Amino acid sequence: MPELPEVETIARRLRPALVGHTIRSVDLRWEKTLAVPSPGSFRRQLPGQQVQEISRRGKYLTMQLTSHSLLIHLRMSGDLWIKPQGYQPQAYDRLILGFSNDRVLAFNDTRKFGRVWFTREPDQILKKLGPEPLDAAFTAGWLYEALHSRHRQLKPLLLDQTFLAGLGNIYTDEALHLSGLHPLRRSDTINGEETDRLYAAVRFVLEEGIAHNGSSIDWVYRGGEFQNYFRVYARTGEPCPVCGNAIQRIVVGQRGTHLCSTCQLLG
DNA sequence: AGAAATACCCGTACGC
DNA sequence: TGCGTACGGGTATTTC
Repeated sequence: MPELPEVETIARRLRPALVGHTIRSVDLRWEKTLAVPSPGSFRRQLPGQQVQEISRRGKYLTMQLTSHSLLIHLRMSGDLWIKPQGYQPQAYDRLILGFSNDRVLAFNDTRKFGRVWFTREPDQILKKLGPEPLDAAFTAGWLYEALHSRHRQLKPLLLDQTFLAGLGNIYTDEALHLSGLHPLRRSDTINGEETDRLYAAVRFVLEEGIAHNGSSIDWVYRGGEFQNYFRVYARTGEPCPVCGNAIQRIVVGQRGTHLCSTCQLLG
């Protein structure tokens, strides 16, 4: 499940390969829901567009082209790869772009959840997102006010992309454990010291994820090593790295949630 | 009105 | 072996 660190890693992988080069061919292999506004717009308007810049906003990969932007959301099972000319499409490849430098960009997505937007107005799609957790605008003071302006369970709130952009299930569980906060705690009960811990933990786990090139979870995303450093995620029954008690798995907001019930007290 | 629950999309893994 | 179901991110919709 590509979250902020995985998308950041992909952006860094794509940038040196594609910036300054021009799209030559479009092979759209899944038409039903992938291309917004339409498969036809991709086929007609993508060829000839030069890549000016590749970046990221939340979990969206953003590619600034000559006249438009391409926004790519990998959702759960998407991945992006740079391949050489002559690349033979693989199973679950949904979109393959050929470039003027003979590089190929392959968008592979087993579950077909991913979306790609071709638009002149990327901000219309991105404006709903909350702040970037690694930007200077995200401060402990802002977080305290934001937590107290709502009455939400911590975990669903942190997963809400309009609250804060980029956290998914893995990094949310890791950040809550690192800060010693229970996922069911109400946001407006978090005091100043707890806010400071949460703030530091969110930034720390994201930086840590990026430093390890993201997490590789079974078939979903490949290339990172952060899965070897999980403290609680996907470690149900294993000892908590802090206190040694068994990691528990509960369901919060319909999401599997991993925690240490002695380090993360609800009371 | 705001919070929470539900449905949906889809393929894979797993338990019975 | 084969079937049913949980899983997961995010949006849209419904319920509380």
